[in-house]
Amino acid sequence: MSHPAEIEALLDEADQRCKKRGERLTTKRKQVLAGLLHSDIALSAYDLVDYCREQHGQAIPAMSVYRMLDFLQSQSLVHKLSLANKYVACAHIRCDHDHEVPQFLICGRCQRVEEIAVPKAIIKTLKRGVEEVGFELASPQLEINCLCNGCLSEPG
Amino acid sequence: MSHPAEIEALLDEADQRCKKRGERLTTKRKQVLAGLLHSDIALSAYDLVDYCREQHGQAIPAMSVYRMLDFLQSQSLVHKLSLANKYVACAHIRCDHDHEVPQFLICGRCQRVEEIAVPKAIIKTLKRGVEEVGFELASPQLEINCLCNGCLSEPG
DNA sequence: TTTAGATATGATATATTGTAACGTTATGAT
DNA sequence: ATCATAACGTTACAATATATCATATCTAAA
Repeated sequence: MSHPAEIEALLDEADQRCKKRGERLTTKRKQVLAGLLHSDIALSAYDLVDYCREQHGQAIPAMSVYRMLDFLQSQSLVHKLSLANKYVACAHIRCDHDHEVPQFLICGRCQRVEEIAVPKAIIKTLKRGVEEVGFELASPQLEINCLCNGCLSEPG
Repeated sequence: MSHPAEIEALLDEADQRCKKRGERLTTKRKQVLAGLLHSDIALSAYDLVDYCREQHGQAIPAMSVYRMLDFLQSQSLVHKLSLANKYVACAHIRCDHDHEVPQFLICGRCQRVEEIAVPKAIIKTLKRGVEEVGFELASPQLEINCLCNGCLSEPG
């Protein structure tokens, strides 16, 4: 995704964030987060099991990876893409996006993920509609089921 | 969901729609659709297996239910809610929604589903943003991860 | 520094959701 | 009536996820 120095910086930032909240970004949690930061595409929990085994010679059980993903999600460092049953690192660990809100576009065919920014006003309108029926948006970040340009131009 | 007469009418409508396209809404496909129409909440494929067995004394294999769901989705009679891995009947089998677009709100805790209508303009803006990065919206109908009023007021 | 409690991880089993592959039955057109 | 096709059944299994209990590690207090 980014180059190594960038990733290091993000991992440090993540570390800081956890410490501030009295939580611990352990070595293995960091490995899982690093796996997602290194990837261009969303990864499944089992993809991450493979990644950790290959990169660190360390076989982390799937069960543990799920727990680490839960932790990382609780710290808003990782998002689960339910449309794809896969996980991505939060692409905005360090920024605020005061005027625009990042959204996930997920290709339903190849699972490629893009993020676009949409005007805050749109999300606000959506949020208002949601609240009118007594619900609350779980997150201003939506998952949007799409087809990517590559898959659009392919046969089948 | 609706009362029986309403459901009958919807099933008839669905039948018509299929016929128009040269497809067949078979008895079992209709049973599956009826199961969803009768339910207030989204159902999993295996919930529908149970429903069919209980309501009609007929055990439809899970594999077949998945195929029937695929068919019903292809006819836009049913939507899969990927956020919950569950299925709902399309709530708009008979209407057009020219000015507003229905959206799914899914409670991440209890899986209750509501539909709200949002202005067409909002979806249009979203669509434009999506197309700017070479993607296409798979559907103007989004799945929005929420918490419902009931779950919001509960502890835990 | 030692130890007790809390937190994190491991190990094992199993649940849930979904698909692949191939055989059989029902349907509709000729 | 026959034949091609679509629908459905059966079996096996893949992929995703959770439950439960055991073990290890860290932290803070004695």
